[in-house]
Amino acid sequence: MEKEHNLSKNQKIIFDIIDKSGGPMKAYSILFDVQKKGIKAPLQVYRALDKLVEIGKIHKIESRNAFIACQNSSCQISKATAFSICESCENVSEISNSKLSKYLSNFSDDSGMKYRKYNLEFFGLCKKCKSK
Amino acid sequence: MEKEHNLSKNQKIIFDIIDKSGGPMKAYSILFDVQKKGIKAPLQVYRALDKLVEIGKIHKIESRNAFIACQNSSCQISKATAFSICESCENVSEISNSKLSKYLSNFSDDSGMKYRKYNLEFFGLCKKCKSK
DNA sequence: TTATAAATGTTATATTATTACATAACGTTA
DNA sequence: TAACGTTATGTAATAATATAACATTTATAA
Ligand SMILES: [Zn+2]
Ligand SMILES: [Zn+2]
Ligand SMILES: [Zn+2]
Ligand SMILES: [Zn+2]
Repeated sequence: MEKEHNLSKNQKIIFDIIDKSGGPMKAYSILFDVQKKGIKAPLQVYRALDKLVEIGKIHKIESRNAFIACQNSSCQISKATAFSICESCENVSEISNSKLSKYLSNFSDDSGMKYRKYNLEFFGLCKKCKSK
Repeated sequence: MEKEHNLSKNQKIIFDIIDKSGGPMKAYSILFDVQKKGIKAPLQVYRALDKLVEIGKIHKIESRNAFIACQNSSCQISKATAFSICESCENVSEISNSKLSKYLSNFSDDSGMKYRKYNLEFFGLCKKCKSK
């Protein structure tokens, strides 16, 4: 059973706007959209984002400085994330491929490093953009 | 045979400082260090960084907004990068594991996406930090 | 040589993210 | 309930990262 996280007011507002958008959103674009709901300062947004990332409800797309709702209800620990990013239309989707995640979660080499977490970003052209 | 890239003056200065540092460097820390060599503006640094990334002499560590010299002389195209990052001492090293890179370069799924490039970042504790 | 592309210099500005400090709400348990 | 610790909020200021716009110079090559 997964742990239930009761989101606070700001966390809910910010999660909902990202989730509804269906794609990655940038912090200041979120800020702009939630001004009408009383969230006026960047820090309010960043604090909610930090928490949401921590509990796995959203992920940060590092190469884009953007945040996307988790599309994979089972990955609430956020320790194994993979995304595909279209370099043309900037569409992003979360890859949920159990072979891939097994392969990467079990990866180890002779560096002596203990791997705890990974983030993988694939870049290319999505179906639509390929056929243009 | 690999293509020879004749670095320009600024590109050489900036590559050398990153390469000598042996680890990831941030843009403004590079800027600070190269002021004595006449490079005074952020844009001069970012332009050199962009070029160096493009030709694969350095890579960007996305989760750290930092740049590291390529530790793998064969990856001058920069289309398949993997790093291990110690969350304690922030040591970064480039993973060069042919099985891993083959696996990821050949990865495909039913999304219809044509994957051209990837970047993978592993996080954990390095040997030294583990034993503390 | 002359054209073209690549690199540089400079100023200003945009974008992304954090520090610092004060206050309020919440959950636990004495 | 009262007291306590933890989490969340509000607000202002500022730090850190990155790009736009424009003028000029240098390298490459037809
Ligand atoms: Zn997820
Ligand atoms: Zn696309
Ligand atoms: Zn490399
Ligand atoms: Zn370490």
